[in-house]
Amino acid sequence: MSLPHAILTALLEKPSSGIELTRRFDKSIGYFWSATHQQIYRDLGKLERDGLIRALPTDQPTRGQKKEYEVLPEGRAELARWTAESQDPKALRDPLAVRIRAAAVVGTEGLVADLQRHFDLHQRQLETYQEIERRDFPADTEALDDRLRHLVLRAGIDMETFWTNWLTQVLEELGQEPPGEAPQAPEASSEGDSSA
Amino acid sequence: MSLPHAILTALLEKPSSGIELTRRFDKSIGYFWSATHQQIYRDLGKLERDGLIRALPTDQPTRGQKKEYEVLPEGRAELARWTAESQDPKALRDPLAVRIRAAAVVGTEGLVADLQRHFDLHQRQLETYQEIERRDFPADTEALDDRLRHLVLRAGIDMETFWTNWLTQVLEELGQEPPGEAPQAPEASSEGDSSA
DNA sequence: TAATGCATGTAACGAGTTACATGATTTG
DNA sequence: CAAATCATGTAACTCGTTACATGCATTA
Repeated sequence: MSLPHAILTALLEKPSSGIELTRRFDKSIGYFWSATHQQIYRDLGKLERDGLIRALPTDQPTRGQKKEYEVLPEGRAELARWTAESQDPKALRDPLAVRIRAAAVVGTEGLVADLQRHFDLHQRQLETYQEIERRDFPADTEALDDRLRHLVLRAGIDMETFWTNWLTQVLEELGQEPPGEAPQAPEASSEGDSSA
Repeated sequence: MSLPHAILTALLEKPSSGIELTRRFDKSIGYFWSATHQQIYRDLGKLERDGLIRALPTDQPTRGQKKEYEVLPEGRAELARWTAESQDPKALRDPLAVRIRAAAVVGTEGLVADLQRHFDLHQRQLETYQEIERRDFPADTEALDDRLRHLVLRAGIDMETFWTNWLTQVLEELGQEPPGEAPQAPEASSEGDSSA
């Protein structure tokens, strides 16, 4: 249910073609709702058929030719309706948690390397978000819409912070250090549990 | 990819029928990977066809009759293989973030009530997890498998803590208090778009 | 025995992913 | 012009969700 509305939001911020939307998803909204170009084209077609957006008039043939879309009043109304609608929070759904639980049963063989990889990826994503925060949200007095966008970014920052902290704990539990500093700790079971 | 392996994990911990698995998912693994009974039956069938599990021998007819499954050696091997396999972290995917961004464009009309509802639900879930932690993980010296399970639960606790904190910030930004107190804030309908 | 509930299962649909196809534009 | 690339689009598949169906057991 979210992708069409994410597209409407992006198109309201700036009318775009499918490929432009795809790129903008890759670098802003997509941090919280990723989408491939196939999904985007599919939903653009559906939004157009439903009369929520329209292609800006051009005489060009369609295939292979850029097609810009803009949001119609019906689209804005639908987005406002959806935004105000009551929705249940989505249940937590985490493959890594499943894996750790599986490892509790079949052993942790081969798990550590991938956990360290995850740690690195989350740390890099955290730095990316912090970079964006520095660049786009410098001052503290902003318009409400920018403050809301900032809060969404903060959610991403807090989420990645959570992951790096949690993975650090898991790796410590498995006798490993998260960064690249510690080489091979030869099977040191960490008994002293530090607070998180 | 995760559900069959979550089922294998649960079956290794204790051989069960479909309905028992469904109930156990509702109260332990399901906190991190929920599943309906239809999904579980579908995947039990597939796991059985693939020779990873088998139904414990019974002379009973099948339909409407409890059918217990146990994991075969091939199933345990597959679970170990999957656990050690390199997997990319799943991208963040959050309808609420999409909604807040949409609200930054079309206005926050009608949003606050549902945010408060989310706050309550997350707070309640947090209490549930903390209850489980108190009940199932009291001491601090445990076997490795229990420490891993504890860490998975900690992930849930930290996640819900994040949500309650973040929603508190969003509600404050909208001039509301999360618990029950709620003074009034000026209306804000912003149309402005800046470079995204 | 009729009604209820329990346990297993089917069917149809929606959303996301991967692979591939086609028409236009650029460039060597 | 040929090759590469860009932009749009199709097709097939997997996974999760919703609604419903069938057979057994219990009990009022």
